[in-house]
Amino acid sequence: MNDPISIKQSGSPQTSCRDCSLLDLCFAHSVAESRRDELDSIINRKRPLDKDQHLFHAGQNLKTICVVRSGTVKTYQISPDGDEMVTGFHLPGEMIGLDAIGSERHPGFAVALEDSHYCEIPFRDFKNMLDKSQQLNHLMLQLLSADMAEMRELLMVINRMEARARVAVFILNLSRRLGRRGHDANRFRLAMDRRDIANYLGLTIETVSRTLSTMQKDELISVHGKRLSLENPEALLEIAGPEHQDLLLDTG
Amino acid sequence: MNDPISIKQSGSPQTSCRDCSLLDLCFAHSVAESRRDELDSIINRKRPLDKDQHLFHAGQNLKTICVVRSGTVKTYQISPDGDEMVTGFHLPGEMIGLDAIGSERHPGFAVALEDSHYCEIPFRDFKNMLDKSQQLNHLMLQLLSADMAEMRELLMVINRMEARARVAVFILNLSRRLGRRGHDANRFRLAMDRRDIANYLGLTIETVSRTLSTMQKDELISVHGKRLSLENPEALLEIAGPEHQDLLLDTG
DNA sequence: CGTACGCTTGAAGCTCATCAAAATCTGTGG
DNA sequence: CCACAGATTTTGATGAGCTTCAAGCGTACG
Repeated sequence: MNDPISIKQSGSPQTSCRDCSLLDLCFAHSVAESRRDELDSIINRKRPLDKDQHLFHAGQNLKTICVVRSGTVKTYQISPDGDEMVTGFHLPGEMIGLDAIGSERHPGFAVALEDSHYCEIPFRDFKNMLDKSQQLNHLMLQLLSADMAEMRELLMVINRMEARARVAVFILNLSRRLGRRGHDANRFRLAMDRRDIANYLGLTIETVSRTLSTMQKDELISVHGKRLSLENPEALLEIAGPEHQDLLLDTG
Repeated sequence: MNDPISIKQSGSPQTSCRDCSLLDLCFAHSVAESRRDELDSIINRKRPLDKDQHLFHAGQNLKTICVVRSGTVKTYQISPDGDEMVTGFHLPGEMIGLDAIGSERHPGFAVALEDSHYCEIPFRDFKNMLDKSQQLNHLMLQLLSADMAEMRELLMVINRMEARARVAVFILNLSRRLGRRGHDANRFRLAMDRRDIANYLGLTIETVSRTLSTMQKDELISVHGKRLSLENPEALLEIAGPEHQDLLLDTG
């Protein structure tokens, strides 16, 4: 029986990038073949991370750049007055910690929402590689620049939408990203709780819950706790604003 | 009589970076001295730009990276459904167009809000410099990474605040940035109209206008059209949330 | 099997958007 | 220098949508 519960992805602990099933979703895919072997040799494939364990903490020096290999990772910041702000949910193949490259210090936290695996690239070695490869430099600039453009669009757009549209965007974005990773895009488990979703979308728990309920009543989705199926993705897209289709692809 | 109206800054058309009064606000300041001469030689110091003239358009190939030299430049995007979204206001010394480095294509527009000057760095030459200078590469990564971290914080924070706090943040941020550029931080002219402010803050014109009026009634500021003075910056900071003091510095 | 936590649902209040109209500013031509 | 037209800004009234506060429900886990 196909288990829709766990967001797992292969890539066994001791594999190399070459054999990793995530390669074409991973930034390593864009690294020239010769360099990739080098990358391969400096990457640490870490032991599994338990739910609620942190990858890094805010303020910590940037020692490694992380790539999610399985599970789901939440990044968040604590504002000076103590409020948590969820900045993203990261799926296998996604890089975390790029925003620390400038200051070499993590501005936020990263925590596993479920048992997860990840790869670490020691920043020192990575810098050495950067020094030697102009191509890699350019790749990093591209990644950062793309991240920036995309995040801006996401935030600018989402924050002007009403609750229903925000939730629709959230669901569709997650659905596509999971779909790309070999899951059923129309039936999956939410790794995050309502509180995290609400926080991420800039809404309250109650509003998220009500919105999901309404969407279920309207037969757009069905929800039972963390289990979610999309019953009418086209209608969801209509609510999310079909003009933002690009946002609902594989990023965020 | 000291004219608080025009946001001008010296840096006469034919000067070099070395003599530019903006140098310590400009990214060129962080470029090693030897490289700076090279930079100096590839920079085009453009003729003045009239109000409402564009520096570049969305979709256009990235030919040059721009640095504002005087005046104020607005960047904005047109969402697929035709709405304008103001993404930033840029003062002398600030770089525009970094978010195009990834795709080498501008995601948005840049337009002068008043008569302005700017410098252009041809992207092709700049890439050559990048190829030769590891230090410059690292500087660019830093700039992008810092931009990203900051923009995220700004957006995440602002979009959760109520109208009064958003407007306070806007005013204080502008005030500090102008202050750094040798203006009176407590008395200046807004280069942008209410529509742009509202759009930037994710509010309506009416709400911005009402908020400014209320703030005036409360003797926090005084406004006469585009003329603005801060009568009680401490109280404004209290409204903006003193915990976000870092946001109100020289960025955004 | 029961307790605790997360989720859902309900009712009231508040902020901001919307619609509408008056006031003010800007620039132009007489 | 003044008068006028168009644009921008201010102000007012109303309503929608979200938050807040407050219970209830369900599910997971000891």
